[in-house]
Amino acid sequence: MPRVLSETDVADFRERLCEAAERLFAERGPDAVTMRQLAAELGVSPMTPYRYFEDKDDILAAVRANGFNRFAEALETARDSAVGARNRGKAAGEAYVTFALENPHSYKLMFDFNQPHVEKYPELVVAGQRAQKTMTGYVEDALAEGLMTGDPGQIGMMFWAAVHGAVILELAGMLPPGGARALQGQLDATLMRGLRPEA
Amino acid sequence: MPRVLSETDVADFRERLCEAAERLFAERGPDAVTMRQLAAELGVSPMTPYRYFEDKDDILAAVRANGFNRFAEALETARDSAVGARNRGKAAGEAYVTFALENPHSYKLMFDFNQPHVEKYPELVVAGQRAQKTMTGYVEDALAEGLMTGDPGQIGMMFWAAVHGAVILELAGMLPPGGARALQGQLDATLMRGLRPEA
DNA sequence: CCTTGAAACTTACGATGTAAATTTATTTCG
DNA sequence: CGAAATAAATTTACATCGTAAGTTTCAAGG
Repeated sequence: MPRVLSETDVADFRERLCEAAERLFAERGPDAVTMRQLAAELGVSPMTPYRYFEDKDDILAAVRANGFNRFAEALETARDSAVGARNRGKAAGEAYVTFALENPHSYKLMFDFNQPHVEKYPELVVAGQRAQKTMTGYVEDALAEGLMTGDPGQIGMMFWAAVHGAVILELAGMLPPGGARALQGQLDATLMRGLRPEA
Repeated sequence: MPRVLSETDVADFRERLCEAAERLFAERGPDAVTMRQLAAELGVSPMTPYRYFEDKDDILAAVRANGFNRFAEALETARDSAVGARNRGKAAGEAYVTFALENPHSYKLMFDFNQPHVEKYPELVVAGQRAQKTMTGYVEDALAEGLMTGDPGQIGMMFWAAVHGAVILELAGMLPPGGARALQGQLDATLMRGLRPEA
């Protein structure tokens, strides 16, 4: 009987390839990275990665899912480090901007909507939903504390749309460096004011 | 002496190729469209487009600039069709969402930040700034009318970030179809409320 | 009616993603 | 302890891409 790959062998290889892909994608963009380069980076022949990934899109999806999970982790950590709905919201918003500006390539990759058939990669969908949940979850606490009134889902979406928009404007070079943080803070404050229950 | 292309000949060819490119890009995405297909669409040989465009990126930049200009036109039309700063703002916001949802592929192409070296295509930059100006211009009127207080540039950015964020969430499939319009309306109303001068 | 030279076409090349064929290497059994 | 068996890895091969280089075409002066 031949040698058969253990589950950890497979996981190891996938992880090493994802690491290399993340780095190369960040340096030159996914289209400019070839399967041959990725294989060479791991010191294997050009076709070996195909044992571990369906195709190039599959690798891209794995890298994106990784990004979403690291992102969700950063948000969760920030949220858990503060007390009170208002402070948790602020911390999560700031962590959002920080992550996006410190990992612009990952962020761009994650939210690049021209990526093919997301629905084919359930792991990616799950990772995205995890990030979404963290982003909007604290709104329910804020509602419970009487800081605002309205539908928690809709309000969460509003905050999400606002942060994302701020980040995009900076990444597109339409804000001064670091401007997204200020813009996000202003959006957050203004939305909170606008959502305040009538006195 | 040989036949020489007139300026209108060149402009005509460029326009016809842009039209074809816009259609094919929208159907299958820019990466899935080849120079050979574009040439075949116009009934010329594969290398002929290179007489009129530097390379494929140059075509993509032209299509994006077209998109920004059509976009700016739609916003300007909407804005000019209403009276009063508040109504103009509302009309522009709605037109923004309408354009994005009716031309999702153009919109994605325009705001695809993974596109290479924008700065190499001045026409594209100019078209983008035209759209930006229309998007945020009416804020100055609103300030003049006393509807809000603050820095017009910063406030304009807030509204822009909010609409864009709402659109992106829908295009990424994270909102029910048409949800961006409702979300944008809510963002607009909430921001206006939050920016209201103290009574 | 030639000559001229820009415009269009044809050919050609290196690179890509990946299918298919081949080699390598490890494990179990006779 | 070989030798068969077969998963994993490599090598080869191919269609297709963007586009550089070479070739042909054909309308406008002389």
